[in-house]
Amino acid sequence: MTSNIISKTTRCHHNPQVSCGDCRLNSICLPISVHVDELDRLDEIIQRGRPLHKGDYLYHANDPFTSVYAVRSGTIKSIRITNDGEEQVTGFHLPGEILGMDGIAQNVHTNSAIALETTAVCEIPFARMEELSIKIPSLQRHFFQLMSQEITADQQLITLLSKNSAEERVASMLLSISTRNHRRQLSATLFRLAMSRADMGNYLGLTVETVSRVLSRFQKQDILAVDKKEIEILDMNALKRAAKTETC
Amino acid sequence: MTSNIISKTTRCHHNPQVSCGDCRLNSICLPISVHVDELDRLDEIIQRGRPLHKGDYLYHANDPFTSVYAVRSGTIKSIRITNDGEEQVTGFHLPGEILGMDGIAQNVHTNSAIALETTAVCEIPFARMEELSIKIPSLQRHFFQLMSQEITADQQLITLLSKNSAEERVASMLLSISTRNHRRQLSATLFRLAMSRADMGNYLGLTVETVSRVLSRFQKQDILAVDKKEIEILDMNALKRAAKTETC
DNA sequence: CGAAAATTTGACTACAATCAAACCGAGTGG
DNA sequence: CCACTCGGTTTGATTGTAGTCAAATTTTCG
Repeated sequence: MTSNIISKTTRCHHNPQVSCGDCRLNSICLPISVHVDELDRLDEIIQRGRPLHKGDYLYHANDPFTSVYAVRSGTIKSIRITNDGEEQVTGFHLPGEILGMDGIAQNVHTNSAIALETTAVCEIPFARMEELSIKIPSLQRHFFQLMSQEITADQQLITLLSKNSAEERVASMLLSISTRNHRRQLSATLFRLAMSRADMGNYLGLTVETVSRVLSRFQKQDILAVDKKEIEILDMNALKRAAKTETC
Repeated sequence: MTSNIISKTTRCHHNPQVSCGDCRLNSICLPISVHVDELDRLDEIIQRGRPLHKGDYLYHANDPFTSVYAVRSGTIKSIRITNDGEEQVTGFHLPGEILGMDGIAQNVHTNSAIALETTAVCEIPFARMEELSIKIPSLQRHFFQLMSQEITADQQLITLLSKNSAEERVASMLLSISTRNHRRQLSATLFRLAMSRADMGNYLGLTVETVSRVLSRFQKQDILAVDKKEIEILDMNALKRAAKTETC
């Protein structure tokens, strides 16, 4: 079993030895109500592999589904392949967030998951998690909630795609990332986008050119300072007004 | 407890007495692996109210979440209210399908659910279902699968909205309804749409006018015969070609 | 039947897509 | 160290699809 001495003395989340109890992200990815003794049982089933590098696949669409994953550092994008072979970005996953739950229905992943930068994940074997859920009801509940969150997030994106202009979509996405950064104690106003303009556009149902133009416009209006992937939000209220939608 | 004598002799799904074991839809809404003795326990927790009429709300957004619902007859639409007060249709629910799972995350419904015609539902109190899941692992698994299905369906809609033209979206939606009808032994080529053109457009991210124009065009090309809400698919292959996407 | 709602059709417009080209920064190799 | 390519990004000019506005027509239902 993972040594608590090691894990308590390290803070780097690339380090595969950090156990759930000591993970700085556990308030995001774990149910509050899991108790200390139960944490050990959870720790036992979670696997922490070596980090993925930029471009590495965590899993491919059509791979048999065995596990869901928690991001501990870095960024993952999820994509579906459309019939005509194009890719559709269905989500970006930041530290503390869970991905892979689309595979449960058919026991096969419907998305592929790709690291956008050096990324470390915890693998949670789903069958073992299911067994454990039977013994720890709060864990069962937590997984229901995680999946429900994914549903509401997807529905928010549906609304965004269906009702909002290019500017509103880009603004909403930046606010979403800002909020999620803030939740893990990072700056809400200054951050680095891990994804390319193409990925942003793909996710938002826009072309690269449109994303670029919108960012330029926001810069010209002194709402943002954009330096390639570095984004600084200069006028948060203006950005919120531009988004016309709650933060995702 | 519900009498099996009554339920075995009736076939009408508006009838609130039909138990799960005798419901013609149980292969769609229940896990195969729930056994007969377990079915009774499920039946005990499921509540079958009187039918909803057209326009009735099954629940409102922001209502406390207590239950998920299975449609037994009729059609329900789910909507979210956007910040600017517009509604976004997030789904149509046909007999055998489950709705309401968006409420689990926050213990509050994020969608409203409205009957599009006279509709009967089974109410499944979620807390009791959770308890029962601990005793019947296949039920737990089934609920995970239902939620995962909802996720993949939402992601398919995201892809449709983000990548497909008006014609492709309308064609895909008709194919989806066709497939779901066929699954419950109804005609895949001749059916009645319960929703208005406005609802279709709202769901597909299009205006009413565009939906109407696309339907007219399909009619002119002898792909469809449209008589107000009655749709007949005259050329299924052409419709599939027009959709450029798998059936949802 | 008559009023209100829903649908269809037409003319015009606007927003984002497309096509095209320039630009930038990071590497690589001469 | 420079010249080079190669991705990714930005900017510009033009086009096309679906949105908007408007009006006619059909359907629904009280």
